[in-house]
Parts: sequence; structure tokens; C-alpha cells
Amino acid sequence: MTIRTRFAPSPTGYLHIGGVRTALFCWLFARAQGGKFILRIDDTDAQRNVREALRPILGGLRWLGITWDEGPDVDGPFGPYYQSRRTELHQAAVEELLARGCAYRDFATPEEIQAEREAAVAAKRDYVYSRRWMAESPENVARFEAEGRRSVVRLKMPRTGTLVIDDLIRGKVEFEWAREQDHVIQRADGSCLYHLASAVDDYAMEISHVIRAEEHLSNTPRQVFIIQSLGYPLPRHAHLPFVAEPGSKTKLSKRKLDKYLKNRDFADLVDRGRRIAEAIGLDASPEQFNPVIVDFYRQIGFLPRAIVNYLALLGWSLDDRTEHFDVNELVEHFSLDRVNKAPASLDTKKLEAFQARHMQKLSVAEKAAMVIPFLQEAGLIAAPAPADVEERVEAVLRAAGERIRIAGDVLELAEFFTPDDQLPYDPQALDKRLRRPAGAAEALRGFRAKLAAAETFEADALERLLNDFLADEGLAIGDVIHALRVAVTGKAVGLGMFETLAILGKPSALARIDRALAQV
RNA sequence: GGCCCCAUCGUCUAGCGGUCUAGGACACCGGCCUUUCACGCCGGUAACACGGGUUCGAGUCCCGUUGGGGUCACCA
Repeated sequence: MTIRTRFAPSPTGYLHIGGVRTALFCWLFARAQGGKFILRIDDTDAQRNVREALRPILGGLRWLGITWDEGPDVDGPFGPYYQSRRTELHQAAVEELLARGCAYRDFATPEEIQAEREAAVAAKRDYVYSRRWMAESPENVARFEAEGRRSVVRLKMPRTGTLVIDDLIRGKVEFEWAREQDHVIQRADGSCLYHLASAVDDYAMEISHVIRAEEHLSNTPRQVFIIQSLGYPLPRHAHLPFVAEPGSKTKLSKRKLDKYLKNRDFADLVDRGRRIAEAIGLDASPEQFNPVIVDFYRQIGFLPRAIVNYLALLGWSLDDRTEHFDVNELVEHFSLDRVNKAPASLDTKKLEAFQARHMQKLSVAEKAAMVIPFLQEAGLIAAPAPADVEERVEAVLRAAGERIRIAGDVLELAEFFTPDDQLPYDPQALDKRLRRPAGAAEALRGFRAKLAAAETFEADALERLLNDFLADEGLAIGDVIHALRVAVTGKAVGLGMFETLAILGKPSALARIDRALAQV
């Protein structure tokens, strides 16, 4: 049997980080087994702008490298891959279920159903539909229709016996049929519901393994009933634990951002993201811009491989020490039997740590390619970047070493791309390192003269220059270097001092020192 | 509330009866390095929810309790 898995998102307009984790595991399993990964769009609930709502989802998956063998844009032998275009199949299945006596037309109004349910609750009984408006005979159908009633189609669920699901992750899970409801599979307007469509399409697409999040576990009986009633073979099920909120076991939700913001790490990441968004003129409304949504990471310059690596470890592990994987290694080692059962909460700090690790492995040229678009969006450099600017970017990156963890961080080094006469000075830094310390301005003036006379402006030479100056004047390095840094960058913290000077070059360095001195 | 699932450091996890006085990673706290900030290096704090069994022996198996979570739509 060929392994076929599917990820079936509905077009919600954004890609949820938990959804991605599910997609990733489906994809990994298919790849590991030499099978196929199918993307199907579950748009059974009439949606106006499917294409628009789909873009972030398809884009996000592609960005992460979770590519589908069959699905939107690539098609395949089992299309169409939009449920909304498979309605005939669904309708036929409903007819078949009806013909087999596994489903029935029901003429109850929603109010009547509601009343039954409330009565059961009030009497502390389990609710089971009375099937009072069940119409199995043409006579009854005619009679109810004559009353002006509209019908839905419901599953005629068994009311005795037990269902055992052999879940690949959870083992055997038992359900009593009697507790299952006669779920609606076709609405009054004739359209079909998810559970029916999903079971029918999974069969038609020859899905061998249904891998999905745990929240679907309790939906499984009704799908199994549909599958068995139609005489389809049962796919294997694997219910993944869901991705939980930071520091909690509750399912992560896009709508509870306010709550997550109380988590320090989460809030820090959001702040960092917002600063970057602001600098590049991005809409940072919480609805579309927060760490629950994959686009957030793309927009501020995360590496897809870092996210994939982190997400893979959220619920899966290889052993007691291996943590860093590239995609190929993941495919090579992934298996469902090493997937955990308990929910795993999203830890943005650890995600950032993975990002840092993967960033470290990049060459300066690779980092430059990531970072340049951010500088351009922020209006700091021209697009396309002239060769000399590109060189400067690389020099900055070399000097920055591992300080840039996400591409957008480069915007905190704006001083290298700001004209000398527009460089902003941090007032506190200026005060603390240049104005207040006695002799600081004097020392800076002295060293400025040395710089002005310097023949080469390379880091090593500049370091020697300073040391000589210090020796001559009987000063400590701290007496001058802090003032120098503020003067030249406007900030109290930054890259290596001599690298900084070398990158800026003599004219720029001198101009900045003069400007700073003028403010003392 | 019914049904179902889950339970090792703050977090992600290793552990599939003895090698566990419980290992790794992130975070945290010290220290070193150092011109700031990072990086790096060294060290440290920190967990088997509880109670019964089974067994010579339980983090590991069974039952219960507690706790957490999911789900109960003419949503997906």
C-alpha cells in the first residue's frame, strides 16, 4: 500500500503555528515512508474569497518547504483538491447512505432539537435525539413537507456496542456508540458538512493515514461510521497532541493574544517584531501580526529551517540529545511512534535559540541576502543595492558576528546606513559617556586628532593607534572608548569599536565625532 | 456536566522493570573572557502529581484519586 497523508486546512486567511506543526508531521511521515503528501482545501462552509483566504496558507507552507505532491496549483490524479468542487461526490455518498439505511431525512427544526437537548440536560439525562421527525418512508417525507418543514440528512448512528480505534499514537481508544449523536451530514440547503466530505474525500484520494490534531479524536467515531457504512477501508488514524499556549496546556488560539502577552518571552518577541514592522512600514495589527501566525516569523526575518526544526521537536524527539536537524535529517529519522502524547506548549525563547543556531551556520553572503531587503524596506539603502553598499552590509555583518539573530535585527544597526548629519544621539548615552565624565570630551578631542592623522583606517591599526594614545596620555581604555562609541554611533552599545570605525571610514568618523563634541 | 485524552525540571524532552543518588536542550542564577552588547567557556538551582497494588526490585506495568486538557453545531 502506498502511504498517502493529507493536510486539509480550511481557508481562514492565516496559517496557525499549530496547523503548521500538524502539516509538518503529515509531510514528514509521508516523506519518511516514501509516500505522498496531499493538500486539500476544506472549504465546505461557503466562503466568499477562498483564493484570498488561501494565499497566506499556501505561501506559508511553501516558505517552510512543506511542499505538496498533489493539491492546489499542482493538481494531481485525485483532483479537484477543493472540497467545494467535489460536491457531487458528497451528494452521491449521502444518497448511498440513505439507500443503505445508515442515514435518514430529518424534519426537525433547530428549535425542536434545541428543546430536546435542553430537556435532557434539565433531567440530567444524556441527550439522544428522539428521531421524532425522522422520515424513512416516502409517506412521512411527503407529510412533513406538506407541513412546510425542511429536512437535513442525519447519520443513523448505532445505539449499542463499542467502537475501538487503534490510534498510531494513542493506542486503543474506545467509544460507546450509544453516546454518539445523529450528526447532520447534509444541511437543509443541500450542502454537505465536513465530516461527510472529509470521509468521502479521504477515501477517494486514497488517504492511507489520517494524521491530525487531537481535537479531532472525539469526532472519529462518526467518521468511522460513515466510512464503514459506505464500505470503505478504514484508514489508519494518528492523533497528534496539540500545540499549547506558552506555559500552559490549553490549546493555542489566535484570539487570545492578550493573554499570551502576559508571558514575558512572548511579549518580548512581539515587541521585537513590532519594532521591525514599524521600521519597514508593515501593518502590525495583532490580528495578523503575532507569533501564533506563521507569517509573523517570515515578516521579521526568521529562517524557515529554524522553525521547522523547532516545530519538529514540539511533540517529537529522536533521542536524549539530538536537537539540531536539517530537513533531510528530519525526513530520515521521523516516525510516528516517537511522537509524544501530551500537549507541548509554544516556547518562543527556545524557538529563538534554534533560530540563532541556524543563523550561525550561514555565510556572510547568505546573511546579507536576508538582511538587505529589510534595509531597503526601511529606506536605509537603495534598491537595488549598489556594490559598495552591499560591501558595507557584509562588513557590518562580519563585525556583527552572532548579534543578528533574525534578519530584521539588522535595523538596530541603522547607524551604519545613516548619513552623518542625520545620526541620532541617545541623550542618556551622550550624557553618561561624554558630558558627565570629567575629561571625556578632552580625551575624545585628543584621539580625534590622532584619527585625523591616521594613514590607514583598518581595525588593527586603529586599535594600535588608540593604545599608543592611551599610553602617551596615561589614560585607561575606558576613559575614551565609551565616549568614542557614543560619538560615532549615537549609542552606548554596538559592535566592536575598531571594526565600527573601519566600516565608517575616516571622513565619517571624524564628522560624527565633531558633531558629538559640538553637543557637549 | 457526559464522553474521550493526558500527566518526568519553569518549558521542550530522554527514560520502553534493575545501568536513575533521573540524562540533554531552552530559560534562569553565578563565574571566566572582555572596549559596550552578543558569542564562547566553566559551574549551579530545578522534575518522576498523589495513593494503592504487581514484583526480589517501579519514573517505567495495573487500578484509583487529583489535576490539566479536548470535545459535545445545519464550523472545520
